[in-house]
Amino acid sequence: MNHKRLKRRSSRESTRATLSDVARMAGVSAMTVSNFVRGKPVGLNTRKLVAEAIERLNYRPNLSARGLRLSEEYSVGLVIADNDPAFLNDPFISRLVSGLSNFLSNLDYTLDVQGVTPERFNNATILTKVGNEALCAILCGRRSLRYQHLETLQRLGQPVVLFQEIFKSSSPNVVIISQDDSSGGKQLGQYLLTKGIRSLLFVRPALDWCAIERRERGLRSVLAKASVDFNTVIAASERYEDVQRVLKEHLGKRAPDAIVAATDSMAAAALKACQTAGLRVPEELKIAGFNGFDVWRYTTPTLTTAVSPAYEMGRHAGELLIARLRTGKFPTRNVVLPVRLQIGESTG
Amino acid sequence: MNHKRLKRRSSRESTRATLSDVARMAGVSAMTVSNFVRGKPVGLNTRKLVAEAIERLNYRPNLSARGLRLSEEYSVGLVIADNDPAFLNDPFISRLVSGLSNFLSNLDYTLDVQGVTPERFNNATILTKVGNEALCAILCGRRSLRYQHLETLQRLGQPVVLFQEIFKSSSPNVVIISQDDSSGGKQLGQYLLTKGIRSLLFVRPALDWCAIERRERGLRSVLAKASVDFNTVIAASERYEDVQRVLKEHLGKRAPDAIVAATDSMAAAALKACQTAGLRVPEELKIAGFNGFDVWRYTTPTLTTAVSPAYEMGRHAGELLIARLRTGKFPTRNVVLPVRLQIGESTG
DNA sequence: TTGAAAGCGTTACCAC
DNA sequence: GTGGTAACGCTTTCAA
Repeated sequence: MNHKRLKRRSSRESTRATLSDVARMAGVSAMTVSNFVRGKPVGLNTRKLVAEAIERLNYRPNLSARGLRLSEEYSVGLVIADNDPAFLNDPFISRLVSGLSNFLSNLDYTLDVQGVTPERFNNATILTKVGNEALCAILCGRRSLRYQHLETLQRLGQPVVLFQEIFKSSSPNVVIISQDDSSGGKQLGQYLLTKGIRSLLFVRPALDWCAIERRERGLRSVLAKASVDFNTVIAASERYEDVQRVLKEHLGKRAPDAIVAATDSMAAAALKACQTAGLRVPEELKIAGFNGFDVWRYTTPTLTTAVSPAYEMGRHAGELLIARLRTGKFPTRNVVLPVRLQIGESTG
Repeated sequence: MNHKRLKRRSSRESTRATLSDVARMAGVSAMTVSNFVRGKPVGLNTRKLVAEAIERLNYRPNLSARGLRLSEEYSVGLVIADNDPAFLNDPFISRLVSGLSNFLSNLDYTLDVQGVTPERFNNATILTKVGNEALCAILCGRRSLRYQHLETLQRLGQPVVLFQEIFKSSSPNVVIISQDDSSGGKQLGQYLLTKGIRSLLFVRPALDWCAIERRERGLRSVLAKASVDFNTVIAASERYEDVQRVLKEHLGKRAPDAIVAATDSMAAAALKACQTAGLRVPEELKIAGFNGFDVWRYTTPTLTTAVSPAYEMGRHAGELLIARLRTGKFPTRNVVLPVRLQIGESTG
């Protein structure tokens, strides 16, 4: 008896009321309290007694106990493998997480976020222990590493949604949600053709990232058919300074009719580089980017961009996972969401 | 026997190996497996047998069971009360969450995110059930509602960190972390005085948000002493169009020497409004904002801004919570982190 | 409508 | 080093 109390106090949590504490105080059985808490029918008198006891003891059900009993966690895990400690600053990721978290919150599911460096991916608690009913993963980093991660995820034997991944999954447990970057590239290319460009410079980061390759391929495919002169230049990173450095060198030669950057923030950097070099945008040179998050709106002129459905991707992941949990299988295999062209001032 | 198996299969999860499954396969007791898993000393032979069984059965420890047994969850909850479903898009919030999540991930803690509308705050699972050892909360919305939320949080009897809140907490369980917005306003004011301004327009959203009041008060206090003409104009919201609308009306009269906006994105909108009105920035009019997240860098000219330590605030919250969990009490009461002035081109 | 018992997967606490 | 036992808080099952 006393023993019990002592044990509980030894934990870090201050002692918490349990179902039986409430039952004892209300003078009913634990089951009655449990029924009350879960909205099952309970006698009118008992009802009042129990409600009062709960209030007085400040009782809240213990999710671990319930989860253990039911093998249901009402929680989805999200692992983000990224070298940047501030991974959520990436607007793609933050929108995606918003969409996911929102959808799950509405269904009273919780989202469990864990960021991890690609190297330590396999040791992430969220993967080595079981605490979620399903998982989502955003993998950044080198292709070979990502492939290992995918295999790790497949072995888990849990429903998993992956984002923006190039690999096909061979497991019925794994679904991949992507955006149609290739179409984004094509739309941008077709639009620029209507502006009569004859040469184009594509600026991309060194990074091994499949979305960017798809953007470039889509763009190139359209422009090649029209025999537009297509060149690619690689910046050390997505960072402002790196883009400006590489462009400064390049603009010294002969300026192209248009610059398309792999992301809007790179496009913004390119824009400044051009303006600094005395090139008028869009009159002498058109500029466009990808993503459509926020940057486009703050530049002068505003940017033309292929808008990413990041928020929708997160939301969609939530839908798929919940459907999978409820019905036992994913309603679809891989999903590709559309990208939309948004015209700004930077392409005249 | 069979009965057991059937029960397990009836749950949504596909059947998962447990400690005793591993024990049985390895021909040892459950305790030995448990010891192995947790890195306690285990005989060399046994070690191999157990490792193999774990691999073969794809065993992963169940967090609910461990949590129940130990009353430790290794998980911190974060509730965000916000009307915007895409709450994480707010760069202040996303940075804060990055900092928090990162710190926790390094200690193998998980972060449990739940967004909720202010009206439904009290019903958020994360508050009504116990599944985390500690909580963080970001409260948006009307002051009276926020005050209720604070009371809810205090009643929880769990360690709680709140951000950017105006109320003082009377509970030893609750710590509030803020940024020194008032100082940010003063720094900006002092700097602008060195530029010789004689009149200033402060642009703020209608929103009832304490940070903004502190910014305004800090700014005003410095400028009042120097008898600078100080006016405030209120935009319907933080949104681009709302800021531009309200400024267009105002600039029609007599333009001030400087405009300071409550946030950088509002400052960016103000900047465009001024440029559209034919005012040269910074020559005829200086502009500055608050936050320093990303916007400042994309505008032309770049913005002078008071930089928010949002990432640090999240990190700090993690530190305080972990200290609290380990030592039983918070090492400090309320915390105010410094804001730093960053000079851009918009103030000449 | 209410209650008693059993068990979910794990670990602390002894014994051996 | 190893293993048996009991308990964490809850809900399903079955009986009253």
